[in-house]
Amino acid sequence: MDAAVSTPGVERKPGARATAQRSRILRAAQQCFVEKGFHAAGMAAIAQAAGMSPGLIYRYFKSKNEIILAIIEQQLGLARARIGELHGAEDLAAGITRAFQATGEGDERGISAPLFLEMSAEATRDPQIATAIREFDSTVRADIEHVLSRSPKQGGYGLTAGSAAAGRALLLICLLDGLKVREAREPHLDRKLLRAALAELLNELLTP
Amino acid sequence: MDAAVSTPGVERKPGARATAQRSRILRAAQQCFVEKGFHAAGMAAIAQAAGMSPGLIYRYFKSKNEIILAIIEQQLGLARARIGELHGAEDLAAGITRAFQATGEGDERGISAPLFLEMSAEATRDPQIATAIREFDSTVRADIEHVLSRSPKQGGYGLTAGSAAAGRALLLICLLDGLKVREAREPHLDRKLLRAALAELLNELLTP
DNA sequence: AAGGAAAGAATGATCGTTCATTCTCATCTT
DNA sequence: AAGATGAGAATGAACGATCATTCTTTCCTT
Repeated sequence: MDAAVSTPGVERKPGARATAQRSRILRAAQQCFVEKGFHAAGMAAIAQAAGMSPGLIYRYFKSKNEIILAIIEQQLGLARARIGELHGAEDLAAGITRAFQATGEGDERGISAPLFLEMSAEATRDPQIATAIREFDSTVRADIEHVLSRSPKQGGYGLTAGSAAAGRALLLICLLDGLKVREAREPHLDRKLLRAALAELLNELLTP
Repeated sequence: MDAAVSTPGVERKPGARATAQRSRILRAAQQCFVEKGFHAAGMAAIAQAAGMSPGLIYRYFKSKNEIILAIIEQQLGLARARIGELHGAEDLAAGITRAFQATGEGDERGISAPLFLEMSAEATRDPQIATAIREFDSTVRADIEHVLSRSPKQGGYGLTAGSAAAGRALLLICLLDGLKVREAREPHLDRKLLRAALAELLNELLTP
């Protein structure tokens, strides 16, 4: 009965392998989801991309849906990190345009545009995904609102008048969403042109 | 060999029934696609929603993919019409805010937000869809660019300086895309707030 | 009676998932 | 040191369900 006596010292980190396998599966799944979409990508394809058998995946994930959820959480985490960077030192406008430029130069640190679309679409159907995304959206929005309404001395933009900060935050988010959509729909778009126009608009959006 | 002798006079409208059936199928398919997505929606479900057998659908469409293509073309047509309205009489800013408000009030004349996302995601995978959407995007953008660069006397906005018109057009499109994304992700969003902020921004985006 | 319209069963493929089995290898026994 | 033990890792075939599509049959109209 008490066969599991903790096997002392042998295994350094508990479940180190499991963690590695999970991330291996997630990497493969992300690749497949980007290439085929959540529903069109099969477990067989994911297994092959991960270099393992289909059955083994179910040792580390309860279901395909759980994998989808994990991928979405991962993407949201990426986005959160990106926004956290903006928060950091400089002003928002410069940070955003720089992040935009980085995305154009093949920077993979941001959210994947196809997955962004897939996630958003799925949120209109799957309640669990909807909750995750909605929670993300509301915290991000509150975050931006906070920065915009804070006084300039504290690194904010002093948009205290009425609901200016709330409105501007909303517009800013729409704009960023739109950039992601364009990234998917017009990958060969003139990014230099867009960057210039974006910088100009951001200055107007953040200061007056 | 020459069996098709045009069947003179017998059939009043050529394929009147066929046309009706096709649109019946498309209506059902759209409903299913919105509820389940392109891939998760099955032909059986579409047939049931259309009130017919699965087999009969194949009398009017070669394949499911052809239905998806037709739905996408239909949605793009809807969007084109919407933009055509803007073109009409008044100024762009007022037209856009009014269209935005209409969407919030359950106006179904515009593009469906879930389908918009689904289409855009699928465009990154299916070359045929990519072509259709890309062609739509480029003509719409040229259209808006044209309006923005035209002189005010001709109903334009006189943004002739350098690439101002092109950049502004791009931003405008991103903004509209972003609004659609929000529509899907935050259906209970404070539209009044957004509308006010939008109107303000549009005035700055279109005039200076 | 003729022929298009419709139904719905059949088809083969593929889906997500499960399961019996084998493999691997660290630990324990002798 | 060498063999036995056993638990976890991994496999890949098998399952029932469902997928898009086709086919045969029936129905209905003229």
